[in-house]
Amino acid sequence: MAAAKERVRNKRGEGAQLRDDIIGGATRLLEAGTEQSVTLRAVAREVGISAPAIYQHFADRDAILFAVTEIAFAELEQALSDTGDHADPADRLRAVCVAYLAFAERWPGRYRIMFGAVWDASKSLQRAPDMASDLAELGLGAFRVISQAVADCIEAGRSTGSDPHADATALWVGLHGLAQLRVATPLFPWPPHLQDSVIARLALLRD
Amino acid sequence: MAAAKERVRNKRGEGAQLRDDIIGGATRLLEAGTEQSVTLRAVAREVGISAPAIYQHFADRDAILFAVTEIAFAELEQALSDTGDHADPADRLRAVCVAYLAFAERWPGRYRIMFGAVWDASKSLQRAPDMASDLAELGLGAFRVISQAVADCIEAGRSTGSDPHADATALWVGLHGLAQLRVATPLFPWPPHLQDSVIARLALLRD
DNA sequence: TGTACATCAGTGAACGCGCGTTCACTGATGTAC
DNA sequence: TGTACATCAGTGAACGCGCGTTCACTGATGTAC
Repeated sequence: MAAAKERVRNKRGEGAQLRDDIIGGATRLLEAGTEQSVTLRAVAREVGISAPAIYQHFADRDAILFAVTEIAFAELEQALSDTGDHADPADRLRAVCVAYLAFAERWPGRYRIMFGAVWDASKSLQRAPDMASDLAELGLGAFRVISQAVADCIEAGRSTGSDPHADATALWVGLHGLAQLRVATPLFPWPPHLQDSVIARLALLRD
Repeated sequence: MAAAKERVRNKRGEGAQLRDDIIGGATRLLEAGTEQSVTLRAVAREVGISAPAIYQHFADRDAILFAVTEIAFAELEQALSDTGDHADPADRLRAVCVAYLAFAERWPGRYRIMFGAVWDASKSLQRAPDMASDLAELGLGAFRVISQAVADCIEAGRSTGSDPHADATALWVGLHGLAQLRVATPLFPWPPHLQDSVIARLALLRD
């Protein structure tokens, strides 16, 4: 908890900087605890400002969490894209999957809020339709990276699949299961190489 | 919200009945809202008693949620077991998987707390080791039903797998992904027959 | 059979706490003249 | 160049609320004699 005790007031015209600090503080609290730890007042304490100062940048507490989720989705998409060059499309696909799982393992708080907030999508859809569909849009960005990698495998004959969208969806489902269950149930006797076989089976990789 | 307005005091010796009522009320609140909706006072209101009366049966609020989770795991195991007779072990396995997904879809609140509470297992392990390992034990009960169905498929030659535990784990991972993501992201363009192909691929079913 | 009494199954009032949010304000700083 | 002033980037105090939990209690009911 690196709470900035000696915060200096932003200069004139640089007030927007605080917005990023708030998102950063909220994200730190989220990773250190749970979604419930991210109260408006706790964020203010973490950032080193008074609680009302937050209202200059966010309409309410939910808006902070929404911004955190938005950025987390962008980070995931970036992580999936930054997986280097691979001659074999199957290697590339595996690298994307590894990056996905690594993101979920390194940032469980972010990952959980990304797919947990949307979990209540049926309720969110009634309350804040724009917010819910924005999140869906963000998720699609990350999904497209997986989808493209799957399509490349099929085209190169490295996968026996024929429907890239369906195969990518199946793979995503498996990745999500792996990502969440491994963190959730550490006491379970996980078999070795689980991740490789789940990926290979769902993406219909040869060999 | 069917709050019992006219609750009659239990007779002498039947005080334990209230324990079940409390668990039932908590479960109703959980399904109607989220884990956060299940406050000690809300449960008391739902059941039609005063808040302190709960302390006769539960040490604190967490103990209520633990009991709810315990029962939900038992219900899931029961649902997986009650899937009728099937001549073909592959049909039996598919029926078990369908029952798993149906449970998650019909009772999202329960499902979420079962695998969400344990999500923080690393934190729970420090705070309440007994509780965490009890939950892991309960989860194993349901898992064994899947595992046995997979083993039967392999033995009957309906699956090309060779490691029942590893295959059952892979399948469970896929089921969890399906269960959670479909509820979480209704806006996603889900391909048809996704469930069948995820099951067939992970369990290595022939045909 | 009648009655005193222990016990059971709760209740009602109160506590301190942290929360989200509102309101009126303050002091530094850049800008217009 | 000096100075009045508008604006920016916040602060401090206060509000009402629901929460978990504690405490002393109450009234019905079964039981012992």
